[in-house]
Amino acid sequence: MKLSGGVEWAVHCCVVLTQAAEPVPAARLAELHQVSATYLAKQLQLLSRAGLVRSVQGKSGGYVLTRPPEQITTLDIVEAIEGSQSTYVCTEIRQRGPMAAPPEACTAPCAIARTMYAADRAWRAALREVTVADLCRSVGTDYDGDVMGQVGAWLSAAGS
Amino acid sequence: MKLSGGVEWAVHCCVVLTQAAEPVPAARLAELHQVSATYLAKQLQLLSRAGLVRSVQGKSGGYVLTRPPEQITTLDIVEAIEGSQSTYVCTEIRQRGPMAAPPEACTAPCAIARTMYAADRAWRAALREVTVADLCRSVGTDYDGDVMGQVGAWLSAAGS
DNA sequence: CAAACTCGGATAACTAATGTCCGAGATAAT
DNA sequence: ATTATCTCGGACATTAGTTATCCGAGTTTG
Repeated sequence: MKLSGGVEWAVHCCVVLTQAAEPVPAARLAELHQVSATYLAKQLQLLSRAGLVRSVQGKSGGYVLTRPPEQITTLDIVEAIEGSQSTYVCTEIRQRGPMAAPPEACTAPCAIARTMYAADRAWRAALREVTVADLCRSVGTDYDGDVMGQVGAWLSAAGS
Repeated sequence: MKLSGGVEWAVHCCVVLTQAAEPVPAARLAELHQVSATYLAKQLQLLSRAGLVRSVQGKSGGYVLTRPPEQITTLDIVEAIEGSQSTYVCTEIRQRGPMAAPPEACTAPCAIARTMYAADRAWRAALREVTVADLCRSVGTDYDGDVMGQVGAWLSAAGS
């Protein structure tokens, strides 16, 4: 029950991408965070498949957000990386063994599954409440100086 | 981000153990659910380490709940199997790379980590709300007949 | 006192996540 | 228009975690 490490990278990338008007290559994002460029590319591909970012190919290509940051929730990012399937999978063991429940009595999920699904929904609901715009705002107030602006300037700068 | 399959088995075992006054061997619980006996034993060991069940050795030994079912939450069981560590681990990538934040500015977790931790707490809070006693009650109302009583009788019965 | 049955930790097989590579495609400059 | 360069995209090794298993230590019962 551990969240993929790539989720952290992906959320950070979405936050910094709000400060870039032009496409940012994956290699540059990797340099900014000092992480494996090839593996980060994999995460960005997932974001692209989910429609959160748009990939631009060619000489001055890279990744751009497709929506305004107010319309991107952390849940969107997490589900893009981890998938939208529930964290709990019920194997219906109540229908097995000598005390097996008859299939016609198992149309609805059992009490245990209902509890797990409810917890899963609560987790997702909490993530849905926070948008990328909220995260940017928090970053602005957490530190002194215009950190977001500085990052944006660094992304636009040419060489390293 | 998938919950260990053993969690399902462990919760089911705790529910049925409420119906057994005497110790129940792991092999019998495995037979009831038609799952691997040796692997289920591993889950029960984890429950034992967490103090949720008490193991009794010897000829008529087995496992017994240590507390009344009202005092065992599903969170207790999940944490016994999966561990109590957070689902999100922050690697502090904000302190790395050319735009690294100074360590003295990173005493508190960043906005992204705070969001993830909050979601984690919401998930755990939902699980903490449901006790094993609640699950037993739900099982009683979900099906016709005294299912819980029948399972208890089967556990006490001698042969297969 | 002995035998049988129990749990407990140490040990393999397998799956999924992690990390890496090179080719297809598009853009920009020539 | 062409060429060269830079981009992403999917296919390929490697590592860690989960799943499954076995045999020895300890205890109760007859």
